Amino acid sequence: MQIKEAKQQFVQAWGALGSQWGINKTMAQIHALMMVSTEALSTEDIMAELSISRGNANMNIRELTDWGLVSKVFKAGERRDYFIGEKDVWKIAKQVAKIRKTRELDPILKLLSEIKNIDSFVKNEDNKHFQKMVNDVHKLALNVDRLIEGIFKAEESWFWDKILKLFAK
Amino acid sequence: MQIKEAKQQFVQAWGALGSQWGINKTMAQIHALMMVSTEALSTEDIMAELSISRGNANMNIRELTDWGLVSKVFKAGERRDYFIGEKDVWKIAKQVAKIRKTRELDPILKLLSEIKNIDSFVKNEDNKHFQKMVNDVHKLALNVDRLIEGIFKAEESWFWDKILKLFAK
DNA sequence: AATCGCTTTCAATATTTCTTGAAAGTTTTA
DNA sequence: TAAAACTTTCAAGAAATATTGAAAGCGATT
Repeated sequence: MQIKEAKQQFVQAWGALGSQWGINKTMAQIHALMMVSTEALSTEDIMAELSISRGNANMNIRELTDWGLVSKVFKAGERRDYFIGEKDVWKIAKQVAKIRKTRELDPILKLLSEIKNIDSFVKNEDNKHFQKMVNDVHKLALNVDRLIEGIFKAEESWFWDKILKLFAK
Repeated sequence: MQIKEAKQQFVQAWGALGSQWGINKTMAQIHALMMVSTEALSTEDIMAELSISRGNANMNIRELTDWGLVSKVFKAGERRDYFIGEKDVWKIAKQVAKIRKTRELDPILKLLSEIKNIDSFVKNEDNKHFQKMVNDVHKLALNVDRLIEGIFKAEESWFWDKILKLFAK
C-alpha cells in the first residue's frame, strides 16, 4: 500500500463509519479529507477528489461548518472559498459529542422526566415494572450526560490517564 | 399523559434514537416494547402493537435475538413462539457496545495499524502531517477500545461511582 | 450596467434501506 | 399422512435519504 492509497482508504473507512452512526457518508468523507490535508481545500478540490457534484459538496461543507468542524479561510488574491478542517482529534470528538448530546440525549432525558411526572405514574400498582424501567433508563442517561459534560471540561491526557488507571488492576 | 400513552411515547422515542444511531427504527421499537413489557410477546402482539407486517416483525425479532437482547421463551400449551427482552439496562448497553465495537471499531483499528506499517509511512518527509493524524486517531481509538473493554468487565455501580468521582471536584 | 467567477438553492432523480405479503418451510396434531 | 398452526424467506414495492445539475444569487471587475 502506498501513502496515496492509504489516504484513500482512510477517507473510505471514515465514510463507512459515519454512515453506521447516522452521519451522511459524503459528509464524513469530506471531513476525513480535511483531516488528512494540511492545505485548505476549495469546493473544486473536494468535488474532484471524491467525484461528487458541486451541490453535494457545497451542502456537506456547510453542514460540517455548522458542526464547527470546518472553517472558511481567506486566501490572498484568491476569489474562491477555501476550507480547513479542525485537526485536533480530541476537539473533534468533543464537538461531535456535544452536538449529538443536544440533539439526541437531551430530548430523551426530557421525555423520561415527563413520564416520571405523570400523576398516575407511581400510583398504579400493576405498573411497577414500567416505573423501574423508566427509572433505570433515566439513571443511565443521566450518568452518560454527566460523563459527557465531564469530558467537555477535561484535558485529553488527564481524562485517559484517569480512565485507564481505573481499569488497571 | 396517561401510562399507556407514556409507553407509546417511550417506544417512539427509542425508535427515533435508534435510527439516529444507524439502527433500524422498527428493531429499536420492538426492543423498547419488550423492555417495558414483563410479559413475553408473540409475533402477533408485536405486529398489532406497531402495525407492521409479519415479515418485518419476524426479521427484526431475529436481529434482536442475534444481538442477544431478546430470547425465545416456551409457554406451556401454547404453540406459537413468545419472546422476552433483556431487562437489565446496563447489560443492554454493554451488549450493544460489544457488538458495535466488533463491527466498527475493530476494523478501523486494523486499518490504522496497517497504514502505520506501510514502508514509506515514516520515511516520507512531506507526510509528517498524515503520520500525526493517523497516530492521533489510532491513539484515541485504542483508548476508546480499552474503555469499552473495561466497561465489559465492570459492575455498573462501581463504574459510575468511579467515573462520577473523577469529575467531582 | 453588463459580464465574470464563484456560491447557493432546490426540484428532479438516483440510490439505499425498509417493509410487505404471499409462498414455501417446519413442526405439531388428529 | 394430511391438515392445521405457526415461522421463515425473499422478490417486489414503498419510503427514506442522498445526489445531481441547472438556474438563480451575489459581489467584484471592466
